[in-house]
Amino acid sequence: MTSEPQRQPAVPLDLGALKTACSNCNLREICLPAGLSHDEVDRLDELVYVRKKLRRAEALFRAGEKFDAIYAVRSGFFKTRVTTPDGRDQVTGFSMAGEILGMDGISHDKHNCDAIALEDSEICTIPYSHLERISLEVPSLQRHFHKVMSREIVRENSVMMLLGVMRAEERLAAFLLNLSQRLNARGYSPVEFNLRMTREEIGSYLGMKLETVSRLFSKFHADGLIEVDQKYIGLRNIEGLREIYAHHTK
Amino acid sequence: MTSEPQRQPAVPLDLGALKTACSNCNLREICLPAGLSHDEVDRLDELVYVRKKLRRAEALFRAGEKFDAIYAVRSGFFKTRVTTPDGRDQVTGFSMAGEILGMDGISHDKHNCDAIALEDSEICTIPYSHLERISLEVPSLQRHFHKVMSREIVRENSVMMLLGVMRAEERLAAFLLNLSQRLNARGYSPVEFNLRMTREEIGSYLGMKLETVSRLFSKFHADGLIEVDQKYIGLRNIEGLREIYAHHTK
DNA sequence: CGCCAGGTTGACACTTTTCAAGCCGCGTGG
DNA sequence: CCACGCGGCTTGAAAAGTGTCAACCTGGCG
Repeated sequence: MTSEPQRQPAVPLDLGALKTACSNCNLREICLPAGLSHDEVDRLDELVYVRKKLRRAEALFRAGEKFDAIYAVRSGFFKTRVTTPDGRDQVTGFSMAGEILGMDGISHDKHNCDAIALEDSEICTIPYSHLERISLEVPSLQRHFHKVMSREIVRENSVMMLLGVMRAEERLAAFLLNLSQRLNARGYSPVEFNLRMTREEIGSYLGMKLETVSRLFSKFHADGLIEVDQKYIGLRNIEGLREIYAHHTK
Repeated sequence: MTSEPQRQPAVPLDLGALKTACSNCNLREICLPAGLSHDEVDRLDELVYVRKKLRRAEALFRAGEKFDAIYAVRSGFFKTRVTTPDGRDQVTGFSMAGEILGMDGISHDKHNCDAIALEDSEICTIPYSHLERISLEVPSLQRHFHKVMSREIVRENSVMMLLGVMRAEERLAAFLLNLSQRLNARGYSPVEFNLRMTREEIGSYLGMKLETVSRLFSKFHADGLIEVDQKYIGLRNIEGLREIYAHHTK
């Protein structure tokens, strides 16, 4: 999801695992340390373990595996998905740099979904037992972690809204606008990007078939709203997308 | 949702607000105190404030209101819903005794949804600032609160699955089975109950129109799976419902 | 007693899926 | 270096599922 970086992340690309340091990380403001003081971030540094690299298509964790850590995406792109007993699956979200994965595992000490890298990625591992312990000593960390979980609940509310009341067109417009806004928050262009997921994955997330996604991309293009070329997306008329999202078109 | 109680809750029905005591509450095992020791529950008692009564159709909180407490349903039944700018709304869940409401508000210090009583209800108010403070002193309370939030994330994952991949029939079967299982856990009959919500509210939750809900109830009845009479539901063939849910019927 | 919200049912319309065919672009191996 | 194969994408035509609109019924409440 990183086609046109306006701000280049200054990440050392050493081989092997690195000790991470939240205090040096340029994602500090949007990741778990957001809102912590300098000293508090130092405490957080104690518990954020090695950075791990995953290659495209590798799983960070899978449903059923024992839960013992949450993860922060340092770079790259993930999807999370749940699967029915009979093999159909639902993509429940896409995660990019600074976002936290794995909180669904706390409830039953087992992960409830799969998290799959959609491109080569790096993640920071935050052992849950350490997080619990340090949260007891650093109230603002406890508070911020609650906010992160709560934000996930709110995000899922929005997805339920998408899936429950919106028409296919509106869902796809909402999806593009959401992506645009999150990329923008990370210093990338909000109007040009390369999708990291397939039409099928978008469709699974939005509760529609890949053919419908494809047709709607074509329609949005025909209407002058977007430029599409395979994974490349250029937003040409954001206001128009907002109108679709807001249901002004019937 | 309480038509055929097998075990009658021994709740004093005094007028006005009562000081609640988790230690005496028969919901202790499924509510916030679950898993806490006797002494720990005493600490929790310090912060669970008065019981509040709401009449049918009253709001416990509304989207946009300042967040300062979470709530435990002591008796009664709630729906939560989010609303689009253009006025369509999505029921995001139904809550019964022992379940926790309001955690969506932590993220932005504002409630993100409305919580509406579907029958006369009683709720326990747990001021969030107190919960935060006592969590720092009672690690198992912190842990359990994390589990409660995580469980909400997992629940929402299941709803996304419902809405995203299932057909109307499967969704309604899943809904009935889920209700049955939760009522059973509270000591009520898992095979006979009275719905507290309208067809429209069920439809909103399941992403379909009320007419579709009505038709499916009729179809389930014609297939010998359930008995329906207005709000009354009798499950006649749970295995059959499970097969529909598991997509064995196409 | 009458009203009205809530529920059921039918006929028809529309959105989205299904099935099918074909294209494109990229990586692999000859 | 080129050919091939294949995953991913696009597009069309027909089918299916669900929504829309409308009429009518029912039971509870004021």
